[in-house]
Amino acid sequence: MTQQEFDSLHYIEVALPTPLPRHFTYKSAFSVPVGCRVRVPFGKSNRALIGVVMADSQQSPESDYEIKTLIEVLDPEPEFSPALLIMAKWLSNYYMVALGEVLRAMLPVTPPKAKKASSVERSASQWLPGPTLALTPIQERAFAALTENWQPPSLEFRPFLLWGVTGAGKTEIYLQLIAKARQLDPQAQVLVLVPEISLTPQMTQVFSSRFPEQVAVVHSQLTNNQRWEQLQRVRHGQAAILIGPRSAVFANFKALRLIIVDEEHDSSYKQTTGFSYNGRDVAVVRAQQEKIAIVLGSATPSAESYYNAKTGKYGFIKIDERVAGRPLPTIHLVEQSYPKQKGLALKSNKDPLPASLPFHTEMTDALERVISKGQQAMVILNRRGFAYFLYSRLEKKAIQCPHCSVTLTLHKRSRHLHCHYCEHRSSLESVLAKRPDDDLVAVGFGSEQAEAYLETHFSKVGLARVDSDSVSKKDSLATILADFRSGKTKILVGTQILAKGHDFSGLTLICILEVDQLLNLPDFRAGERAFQLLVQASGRAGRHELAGDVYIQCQRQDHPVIQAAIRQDYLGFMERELAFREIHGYPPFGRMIYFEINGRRKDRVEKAEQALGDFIESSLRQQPELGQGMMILGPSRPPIELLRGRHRRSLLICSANMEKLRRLARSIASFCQTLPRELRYKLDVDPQTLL
DNA sequence: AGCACGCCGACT
DNA sequence: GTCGGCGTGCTC
Repeated sequence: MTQQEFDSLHYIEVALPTPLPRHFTYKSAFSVPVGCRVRVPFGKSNRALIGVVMADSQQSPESDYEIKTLIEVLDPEPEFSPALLIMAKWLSNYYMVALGEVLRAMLPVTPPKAKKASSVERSASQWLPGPTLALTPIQERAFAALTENWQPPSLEFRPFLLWGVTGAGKTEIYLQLIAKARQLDPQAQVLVLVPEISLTPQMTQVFSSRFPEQVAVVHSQLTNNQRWEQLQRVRHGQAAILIGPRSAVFANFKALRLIIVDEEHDSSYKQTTGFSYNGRDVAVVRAQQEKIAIVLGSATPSAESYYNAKTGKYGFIKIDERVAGRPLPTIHLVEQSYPKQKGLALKSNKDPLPASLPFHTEMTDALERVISKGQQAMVILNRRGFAYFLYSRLEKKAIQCPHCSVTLTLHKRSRHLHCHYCEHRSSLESVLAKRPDDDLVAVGFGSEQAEAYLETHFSKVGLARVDSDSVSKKDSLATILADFRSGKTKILVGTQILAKGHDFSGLTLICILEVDQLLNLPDFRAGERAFQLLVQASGRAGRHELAGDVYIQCQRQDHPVIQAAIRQDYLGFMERELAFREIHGYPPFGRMIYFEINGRRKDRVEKAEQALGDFIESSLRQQPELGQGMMILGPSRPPIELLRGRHRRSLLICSANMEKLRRLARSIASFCQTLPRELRYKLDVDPQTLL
């Protein structure tokens, strides 16, 4: 080996997609820039993994292990900018996950093998830019306040919460913010985060018709290559605007200047598997680190964002009237009327399972009225399937999933029982055959039953169901929505999917059923969720020339959430909600970190639960100050104790002192790492749901 | 996390 | 006698 070759040997520190909180060192004959992705051999079988270069040193590390040589460098120049790497490190620390896992979430796609000619070049039609709409005076004031401190080239970092009632024209404000940012700095790029479900062609077309050929879009249905192509356009500054769901917050921009988070309250911003980040929160951190402008918009902002606005951490812009003076829909409360016979007898597999009558006559009258006028309606209820469960009169209990502690949902059309947590299925025939002497009753009311009922009463009008069962096929949601838009169908019946963001000019009636169950969920955010659903669903009606009506069918009509929702009183609701949260120390007053231990064998899980409880108790005895102002719930059984065949125990720690909270969390995490490998543990910083 | 290795049960 | 379940250990 010559002196020169020796000098040129480089030791490359690589972050790899494993949960191990350390880097791995590889040899390379060349230097590799920090932020480039590399392919390296890993483990006994030397399987090839893609990692990210974190450092390059010519000094040989002190090692008692073999240093392997990297296979190839994938990027000619770094795919991760220094700013993105700083953010990745911040996220790794904040969410307490290994850096490699963060990086994997940030760039999950590999570059296309061969560079093929792009056919999209987006034949793109020669659209003329769509017209800029005149802002109403109240929109104008909002726009002026949002842009007051915009001084190019950097738009001052100060997050704004834009609270605008449904139909207030937030999108037009977003469009003009983008135009203004581009006017101040022609190179400026803008990130628009939207809930995955809102990423429809209609939605993105609003942006691409105003900014022709400047919009890149990423969504879950793209192929790897398509996604890569879109992100490359952003990276090289060829696209000015990127529209995407939560993962788009990690995109590499050339000159990002503004972030817009639409429907910032939406729960889909929270990733729930693996590295559970919140895309909205990451967006705020990114804006802060890159010193750029950020606007969070919603008709029903989350308690966290409202609190930040109220306390002055965020600027607060209110738009409390619809454009063109259009009224908010009129909301009517009607009794929840169940059929006298509770449940439907299921005597044999020939039983036709007739749909029961869960609709109040005021509601069906309203439906008939709207249909007779040629207008359209949505019927929303938050439960899939036909009936919530089958009750066995013989055993005096509901039929449960064999792998989860939940009841199986009856899907009548496909004639099976389905677990909505683990996807277990058993055919109705086999269940009935196994219980020849049983007397089974279908209880509870889901979207499929609502559809069946509506079919018998409105058979002559076009009707379609929208839930994850009916839209699982690719593009079917788009087709259903297009048919509704064109007026081919008159009634859509479905789950929460319908409540979000849609804008149909002929839609004048919204019916919301089964509201009580929303209020009863064992989660401190149940009230907030229910309020958001009711207001967002109501907001779909009467957005254009025709006025809208909303019927809410429930039993607890005097519940404060229902009362606030019928008045569309967001501020009143949120003040009450914050008072409740403050008493209990819940977010946004305290912060939460959630732990879960799970395993196949119940006795081992219970033993670990005991050990964890003992560990926490002794930690607090040794450091009493750690327990002050700390709420510790558990370890205990979560509402769904058995999930996918694994027994679970959960622990929630909550405190207003972030530093203390994180200190305790780190110590709990290191305890959990000592548990035997058959037990897995999960850690969730800022959990969104506690089920 | 993934993967190999190694240990016990029910099969051709 | 082995196939295969999952429990354990290791990864530059």
